[in-house]
Amino acid sequence: MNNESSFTVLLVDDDHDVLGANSRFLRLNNMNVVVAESADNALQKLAEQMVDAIVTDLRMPGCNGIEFAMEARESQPLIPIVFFSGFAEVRDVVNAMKLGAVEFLEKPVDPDELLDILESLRQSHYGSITHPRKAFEGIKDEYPLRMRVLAYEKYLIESCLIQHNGRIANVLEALQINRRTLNDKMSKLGIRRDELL
Amino acid sequence: MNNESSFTVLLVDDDHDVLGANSRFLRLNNMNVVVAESADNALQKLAEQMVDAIVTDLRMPGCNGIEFAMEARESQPLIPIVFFSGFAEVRDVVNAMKLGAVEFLEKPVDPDELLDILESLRQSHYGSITHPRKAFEGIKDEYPLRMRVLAYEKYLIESCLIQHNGRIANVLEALQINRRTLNDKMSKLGIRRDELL
DNA sequence: CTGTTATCGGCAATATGTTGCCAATAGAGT
DNA sequence: ACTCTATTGGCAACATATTGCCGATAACAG
Repeated sequence: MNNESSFTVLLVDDDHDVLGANSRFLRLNNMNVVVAESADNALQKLAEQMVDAIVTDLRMPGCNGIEFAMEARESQPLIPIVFFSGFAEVRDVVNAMKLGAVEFLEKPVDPDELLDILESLRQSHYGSITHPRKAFEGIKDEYPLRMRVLAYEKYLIESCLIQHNGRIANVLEALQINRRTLNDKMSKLGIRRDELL
Repeated sequence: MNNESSFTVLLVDDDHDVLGANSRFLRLNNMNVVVAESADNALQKLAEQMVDAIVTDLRMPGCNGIEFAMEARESQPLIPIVFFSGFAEVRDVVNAMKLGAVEFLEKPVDPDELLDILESLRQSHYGSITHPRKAFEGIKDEYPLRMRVLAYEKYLIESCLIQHNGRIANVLEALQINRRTLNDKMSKLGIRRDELL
């Protein structure tokens, strides 16, 4: 799709070995990785360079992951954050999700699962999540309800298609919609898969 | 703090005793409470009358709380939902929060905490009335297409109603929609003219 | 009380949307 | 060439939405 090489992840974990293993794995899979072994260190790295996503342990000596995430969001309010933790309390998970976490993984983290999540973030990075509703904002206030709703639906479907690289099967799952219905909507709304990619 | 008397909660729990105790407590504190002991029963109650919030157990015999919540959101995409559960897996909590849950409480539920949450919902009428735009923006990317489109439609209608001071005739003209259709949509989406003004 | 205006809901005809089944096509890998 | 996977469209059954017509209700002015 677009610039493949420019996706950088900040990986924060106080366990040196795990941090090393995970960062190696992600680098092998074509991700730029910046590592930090503490929240303070991570904030410093954030100040130094731009990253596209943060993956952080919830519990670290000193400052916890939630506090760190809130500080990080001060300067980059929309940055996607993935938490992981070993013995997560319900309260921790709830707070992390309320903060807008993309995912909350349990330790030990499955590298493949993490990679999947990051890949989908890379796709959506300039797709739909970070910059909302541009496409259908051209629709004016005076337009009929039906037209405006359809414009929004079209926008949603197109975003989802872009986000999933045009793979219909993924879009079906994401939008929780019948295959036949999606095809019909696409032709009715004039969405063409090939032109989006 | 305007219309005090019009806040109704649907409380769903398969434990008859707990359900009774909690509903009594909430009623003593000036809440309207509708109870249900199963997901099916709850959906039936939802169809019968309007509620402003749902409080449901995550694990119930038959249908689980997430599935129930998704069904409930079909007709009321923005209704605030509070989950509670005894032995919640991290995955359950994450899924519930992704669905846009307001809170996730652990069993046994602290009645005072629940009351606090509901009171703050009553104040903000989050999701349905006072701040339609905000509510619409709270709809997350992971939601089914249908729900997101409905939420947008609801937002458009509510905005238009507010803009025209609740005068249906003007809304009909603005949205270029049949009167009968607007009325149907309003009741289906839980839009109440009188509460918007 | 009476007439006017604005709103809402029941009902039934009609239009549109949704789904499962079947078959066709195109591309990638063997 | 064959197989496997992903995608798409035709068709018909079924579900839901839309509309016009009717009457009911409520607020209000004369």
